[in-house]
Amino acid sequence: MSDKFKISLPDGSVREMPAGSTPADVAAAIGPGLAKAALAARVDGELVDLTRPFDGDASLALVTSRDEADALELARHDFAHVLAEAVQTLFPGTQITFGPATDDGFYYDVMAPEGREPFSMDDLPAIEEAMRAIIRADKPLRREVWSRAALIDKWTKDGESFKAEWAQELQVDEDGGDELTVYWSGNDWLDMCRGPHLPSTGKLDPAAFKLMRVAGAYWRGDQKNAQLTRIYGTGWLSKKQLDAHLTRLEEAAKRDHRKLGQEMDLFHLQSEAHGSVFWHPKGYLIWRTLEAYMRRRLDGAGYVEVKTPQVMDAKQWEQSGHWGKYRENMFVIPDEVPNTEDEGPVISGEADWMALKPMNCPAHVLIYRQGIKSYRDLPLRMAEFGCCHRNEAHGALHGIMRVRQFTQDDAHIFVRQDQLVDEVRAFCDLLDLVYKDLGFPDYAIKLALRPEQRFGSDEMWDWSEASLRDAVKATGRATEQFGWEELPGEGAFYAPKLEFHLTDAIGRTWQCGTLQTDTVLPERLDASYVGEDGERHRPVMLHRAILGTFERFIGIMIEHYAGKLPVWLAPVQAVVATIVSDADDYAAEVTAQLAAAGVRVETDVRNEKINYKVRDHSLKKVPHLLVVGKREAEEGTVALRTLGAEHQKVMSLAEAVALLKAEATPPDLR
RNA sequence: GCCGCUUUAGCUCAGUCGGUAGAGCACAUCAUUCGUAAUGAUGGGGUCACAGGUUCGAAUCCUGUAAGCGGCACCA
Repeated sequence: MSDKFKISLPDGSVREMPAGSTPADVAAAIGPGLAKAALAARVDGELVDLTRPFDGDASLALVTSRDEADALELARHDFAHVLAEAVQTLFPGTQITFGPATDDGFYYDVMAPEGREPFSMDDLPAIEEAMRAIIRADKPLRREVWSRAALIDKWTKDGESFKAEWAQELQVDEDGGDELTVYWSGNDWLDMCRGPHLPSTGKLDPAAFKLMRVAGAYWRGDQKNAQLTRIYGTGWLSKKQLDAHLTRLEEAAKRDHRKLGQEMDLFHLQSEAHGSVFWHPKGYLIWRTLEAYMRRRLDGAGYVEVKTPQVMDAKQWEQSGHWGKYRENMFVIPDEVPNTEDEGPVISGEADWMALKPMNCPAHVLIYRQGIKSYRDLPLRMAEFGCCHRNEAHGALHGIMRVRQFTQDDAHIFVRQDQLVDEVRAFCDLLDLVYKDLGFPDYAIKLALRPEQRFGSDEMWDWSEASLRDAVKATGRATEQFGWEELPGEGAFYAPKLEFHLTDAIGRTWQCGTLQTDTVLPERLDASYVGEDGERHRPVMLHRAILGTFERFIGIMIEHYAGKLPVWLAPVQAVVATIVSDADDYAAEVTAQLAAAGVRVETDVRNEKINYKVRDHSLKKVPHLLVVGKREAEEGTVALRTLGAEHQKVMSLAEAVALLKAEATPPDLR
């Protein structure tokens, strides 16, 4: 091996460095400014410490705060270490476990000392202060390589049972090497970590992080394991970035569908029916508008609509496999007349069970099975706005996004194998149309592949996965622009699954659409068709949804639009507001004309100032306010004030009616 | 389901050392007829989540239950 290494830099130049030198040496050789600014290095594309010696010729790019993604990742990871050290300094006996960087910060899972309560929000200010002290001390982060045995010994001696367990089991590389990397940081504080890290804690901005909350988390994410305290922080490169992030959080909170749902009088939830939504008239108007739109789209795409029973005998669910696989999420009902005597239990406990449907698919197969199906009947696209109940864990419930009673825009398409690709393509096209109409032009498509636990033969999986992949490719959407990626092991136990993740106005993604190929249920419920050859064949069943559920999708739309729904979806599309009571009659006429044109309109003739009315309806996110005073009444005009616009526009009543009518028309009817 | 926190008027929230509950908005009535984000006055409204306990006395302290919130796990 040569005693000089050739280090090529991003600008194309090559430097000769003596063996044993590090990226930090290169930075110093280039200039003191860069030496100071350097945070880490990319050596042959891999992010490493500045102090990691080269092991041969290499390409080098020094990472500075300008390389924001890398710099943030490094800083957040360092913050996590500093957090853990601070907690252990303040609360000796705390055990540390694991603390990675996250999308906007970092967390560390810790176990409070024996006999002490888990950490709480009240502990955070002191921990933050201790973290700042560690950062200001500006001690280097030093990498060392230890043998597994030595590290296990160290953790065991320190009473770090989680770390010891992890050091025991951690697979370092493919060939199961026995050397683990550790980092010293702060005040001689050691953590096991693959790195890389910043050269010293002084590179962190002590004003650029904030501890946000504490939460429970399981050791290694398993419910059976010990419950740890997870301390979450958000961390950035500068206070300015932190403040911007905190502002973004405030903005997101303002969009919260639970808050807007109450303010706009759309729905409510209450403990007596927790997990089920009480839709108020205005909220249900959104639902009805969305449902009518979806029904038109499905009609146009060749679907037939059905309605199936809410409750079926447990025997049916046993046959479909749900009783075995899904029972813990099902609401079951005894099939008996309740005892009406004062004495004795209401239910004997000896009756047969029935269950509320958690899914629509078995019932759809039961409809399919009525009568003999020919290959000519396929594809058969059977849709249902199916109301399902799932007994979700209490802690999983969230506003109207995650509920126990919900309605899916569900459909099952029964196809012959040779029709599958075309049907998948047609579905992708329909979904694309719907998402664009609803204001979500950006979405990603993922293919979730076979999980370890699964039904069916490998041949069937090969075929199903390839069919989905081919179909998406045929639509031209299996591209980076659509975030196309394949997710090994994430499929359902009976089928691979296409997932459609839409992106909302503030960059969050939501999985809504789904399409699964299922060969298991047709088998279990004995669905068949007679082929050209006169023999019976199994159809393939596609489970598919575009919105997912109305509850969740409406919640997403409320947050996406911050309550300011497009006019066609807004429950109240216009309010006619009077300035003086002399204009009341004219307001009634304006309202009548708008209503006749199909606009959802209300009249506000309350004895309030126009300022009050403007504010009131603006806060309720009414898209159009038609203000009428004496002048408008005399001239037959309206002053149209559109939500979010600076100024009102005066126009003739006929003009306003035409304008609002056009905007109130759903996109598929324009 | 698990961990932590929370629960006071329709809504948002105060309520000190345990002494029997308050504001703003909303609502009602009256006055005001007003030109683009809150007109004024007056009034009604609370089993302090629920059930126990401690105490002469509990919104306040303790125990339990429920729901909500933030996570975890789960998931549409």
